[in-house]
Amino acid sequence: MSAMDSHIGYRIRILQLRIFKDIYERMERLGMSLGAYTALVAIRENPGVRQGVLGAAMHVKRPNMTKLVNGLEKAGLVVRATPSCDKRAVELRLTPQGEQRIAAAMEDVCAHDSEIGQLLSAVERRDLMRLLDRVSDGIEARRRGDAR
Amino acid sequence: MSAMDSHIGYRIRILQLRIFKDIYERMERLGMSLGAYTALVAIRENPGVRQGVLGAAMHVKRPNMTKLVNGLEKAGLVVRATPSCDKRAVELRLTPQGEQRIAAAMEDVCAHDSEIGQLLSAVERRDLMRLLDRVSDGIEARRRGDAR
DNA sequence: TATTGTTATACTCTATAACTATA
DNA sequence: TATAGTTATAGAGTATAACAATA
Repeated sequence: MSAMDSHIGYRIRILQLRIFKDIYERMERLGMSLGAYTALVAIRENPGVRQGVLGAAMHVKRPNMTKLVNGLEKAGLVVRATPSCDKRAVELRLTPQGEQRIAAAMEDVCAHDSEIGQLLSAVERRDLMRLLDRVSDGIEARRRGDAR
Repeated sequence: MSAMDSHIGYRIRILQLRIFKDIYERMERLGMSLGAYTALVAIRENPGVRQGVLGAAMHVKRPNMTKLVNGLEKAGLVVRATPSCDKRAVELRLTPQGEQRIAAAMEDVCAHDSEIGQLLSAVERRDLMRLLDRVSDGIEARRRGDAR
């Protein structure tokens, strides 16, 4: 394993696994998968969002999006509606129960992230965000511009 | 999604996904899963490592470790051996073919990581590693010390 | 003909329980 | 009895192809 310690990708992987282990544990207690959480947050911020648009934003394939939304609907957290302008489409909105559940979940997740944030000073936090963005953007730019 | 942008955990998740999307593409061309790669690197550095010890290090459960090693064995990359001192145990070693495959794979992965590393200056790289470690260690410490 | 979403299906990863053979 | 590994199995998450309804 030591040969991998020097890899930035590996370090980031380890950190991400640790952070998400925490988050998954919280999600479990909230009775909600990470995918469900992400979807509910997005629907809350974009009421009436099309199922396909949400799936694209989440990088979830359409058939899998159907299953995810089915679960949310059965749990009474989300309702589907067909807009009259395009009867193929499906618009997603939170139910009152969905609003309540996601508000509680977000509070929990934000508290967790604040705890992580407090491991660093404000300056360090800003530096870390900046460095992560630099790497992230660089990878994207390389992917686009590179013939490979 | 915008509500999540400020979360360190979320940023790291995004970056990790981007880096590993690259790595997975390379793995695919090398005909090797990330788990297989990690195992082969570890066996190379620790010839004769016990299957259970490797599984613990990789955070892979025993039944899943069995399947992973089965695949490596069938591919002719790894051999299992039972030490005389404990006939329950299994020691893992690379075959010559395994040595060859993992050497090529590591070269490819290291080249990729160097490319990522070159997106930052030496000082920034050191800073990023330090900050990632700080957060990583802090999370671990909190997990251990917290009654939750 | 292209699209939005659904169904059916399969493959990978992961997780647990029950089993064997040793210790 | 405890441990190392295996088997069987089940659950997520993700991928593709074929389909229905609509545009």
